Amino acid sequence: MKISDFALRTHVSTDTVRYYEKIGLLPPARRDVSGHRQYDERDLVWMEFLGRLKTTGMPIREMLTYAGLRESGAGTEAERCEILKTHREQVRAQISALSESLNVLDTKIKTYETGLSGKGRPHD
Amino acid sequence: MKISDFALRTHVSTDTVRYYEKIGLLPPARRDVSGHRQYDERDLVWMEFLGRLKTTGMPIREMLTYAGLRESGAGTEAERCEILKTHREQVRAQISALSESLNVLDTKIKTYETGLSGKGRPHD
DNA sequence: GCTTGACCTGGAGTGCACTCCAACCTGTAG
DNA sequence: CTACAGGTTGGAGTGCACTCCAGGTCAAGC
Repeated sequence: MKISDFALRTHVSTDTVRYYEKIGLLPPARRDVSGHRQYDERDLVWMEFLGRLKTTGMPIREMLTYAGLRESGAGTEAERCEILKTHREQVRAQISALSESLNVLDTKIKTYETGLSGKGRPHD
Repeated sequence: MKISDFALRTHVSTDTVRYYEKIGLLPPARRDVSGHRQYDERDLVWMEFLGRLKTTGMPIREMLTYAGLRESGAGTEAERCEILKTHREQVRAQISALSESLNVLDTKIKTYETGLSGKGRPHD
């Protein structure tokens, strides 16, 4: 598949795909006869996983470490697993922090709603 | 309280406090005789709430809208409440997206662990 | 044969949220 | 009286993750 299809399917721009290749998040793409990048299922899976790491807040710097280990192939599994386990803890922490903030928001919204219909005192 | 105490208590730098004032997230601080900024409980509460909005992913641009309404005082409660309600939905969406990614991570970690002790095939 | 559209490259520019800096002022301790 | 630890200002610089652009190549359709 060509870069535009790949970009479309992974919900990023073609610029981002090339950027990821440039910095080493994506391995150098195979090229067709005219030098255009070619992508397959495996690339798609990898890119989608990078998307996961990104939406869960992993900085590119760390994704690069993981990507580097992947490039190195077999023998790096334990290290990769460690990275994921550490990251998983951070995701868990994020979720609980967000849940706590959600409660605060709920409370504040309730204050507003009570204040709006009833006669609350001014607040923020 | 002075800016350094205020910064310490709200877990930001003094530079950030001045920056927030400059852009309008914090109202212009009262000053003591020698021109130093003075903060009180109310400032603390507001700053902490800004921290909530920030950690839940609200961009400064939108916090500014909210801060502006707060400055305008009474009569803007309905609007402020709307902003919070919209934001609350985004926080909920974030939490569920993170939870989904957490599952993916769990699965992947399990794959690694099985592959490590047993004899799985290579993967990412 | 020519236009069109999608791709290519290297490099410059953007937006966000700070962060740092030089140069200055001021109240207090030794 | 002086050193020093804090504060003040305006403005420049940083790191991140893209995003855009000019100038070029190439295959397909009219």
